[in-house]
Amino acid sequence: MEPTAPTRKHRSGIVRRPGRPAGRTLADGVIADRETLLNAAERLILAKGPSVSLDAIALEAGVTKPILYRGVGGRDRLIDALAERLSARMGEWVSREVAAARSPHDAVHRLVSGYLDQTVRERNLYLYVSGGGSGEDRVRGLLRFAELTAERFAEGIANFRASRGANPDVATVWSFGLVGALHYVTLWLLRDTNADVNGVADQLTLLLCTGFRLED
Amino acid sequence: MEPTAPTRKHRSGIVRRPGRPAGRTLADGVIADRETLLNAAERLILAKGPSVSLDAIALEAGVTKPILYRGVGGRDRLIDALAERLSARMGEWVSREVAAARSPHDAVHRLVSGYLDQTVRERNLYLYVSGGGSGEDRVRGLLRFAELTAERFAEGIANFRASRGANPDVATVWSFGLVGALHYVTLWLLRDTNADVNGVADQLTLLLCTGFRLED
DNA sequence: CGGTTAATTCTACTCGTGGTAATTTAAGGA
DNA sequence: TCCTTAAATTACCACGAGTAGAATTAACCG
Repeated sequence: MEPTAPTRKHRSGIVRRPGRPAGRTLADGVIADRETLLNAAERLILAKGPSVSLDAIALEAGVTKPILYRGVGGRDRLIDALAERLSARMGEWVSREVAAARSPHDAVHRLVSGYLDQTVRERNLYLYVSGGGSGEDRVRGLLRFAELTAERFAEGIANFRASRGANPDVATVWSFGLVGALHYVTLWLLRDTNADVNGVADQLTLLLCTGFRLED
Repeated sequence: MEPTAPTRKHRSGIVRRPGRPAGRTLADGVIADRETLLNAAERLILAKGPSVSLDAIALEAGVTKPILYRGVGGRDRLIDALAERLSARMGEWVSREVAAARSPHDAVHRLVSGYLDQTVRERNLYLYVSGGGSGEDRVRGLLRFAELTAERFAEGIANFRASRGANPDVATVWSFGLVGALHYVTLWLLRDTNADVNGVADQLTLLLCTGFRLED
């Protein structure tokens, strides 16, 4: 008659009994911590590619789907969160590179090649974020990442322009343009992994520093 | 026992009996012509937004799903086709603008503002193409459109560079950068329709023509 | 110490969408 | 007239996002 609890086996292989777990309450917030879930998502996406499902992510995190939903709030929210993390890492990495630059031109070069390197390294995550969005907002991930990254760059651009007595109002548009240029060149690069990243970085740097050389 | 044919009602409201229709053969090729299907897709996407389904598109074309599949070959193929058409229209429009330019700087300005105008006009179609792609290739539409458009721009850039004795090898990277900058600024613009398109075009033109003004 | 309640989880389901197979009918020749 | 072939429709499958509700247990109070 089996009076003991069912002790079912979770799909992930983790043996877990249903029902309320001991000693914790939701207010503690420690269970299935958001960070843990996001880490699992990143791990799986990096490993398996940009087309992993939320089921698979929940599995990777050792958690069931509703828990994942409680933690991150659905696919769109997940994309937002990953975009934020990716952008933050990118910003950190790039600003470290830029800080070590010896000239403005060198700074741009480091920014570009740092961006490209970092992106190639986290290829799948980058593609996941870039290709995401549901319903009407099909470019959600793209825009989210763009906004966050552009915002970081905009400050630097505005400061630099202001320090030279130039109008800093262009900073927003310029930074979106910068991120866009970087992004597209990146996507193009990501098609084949044997591309000459350095050469491409040089060429893009040249464009960014001098433009088409059309003074009016 | 109902010996007569079922005479079912098609979802579109068209009454149609299943089975082979009279008087036509596939070799005639006139039925459900590819162009017609693509036109219907564009019409519906423009009207209803970028998240329309293939079912809805088939419905709009007055055709059943398998016919749509025979005609365009699945969602990815549809995205490819729409990207191609969009890019072609864009190229035509932009090159007409550029041809009327009085100076290189003016040409860039016309290119930018032409691109932005055209994109705002075909907003939903642009979003559909940008946000599409299934399976592993989540950025398919984005890349497809980028490649096609960049290719058009690359020729112009290479010619211009060559005519000034500059190295034209940068044309590919530069054109991807150009398209990326345009694309991101566009997406940012598309969020609110009351943006000052002209002002943004001016700012982006400045970036493209002179860069950050960092001669090395 | 036992019963009641509230909390929290898991399972199982719905719904929409891309894609395909099975079914049904018309055309055309032996 | 019958049979084969072509064509198009309906109906179905697979899969992923998101959610409702059953199931189970800890906590609390008499």
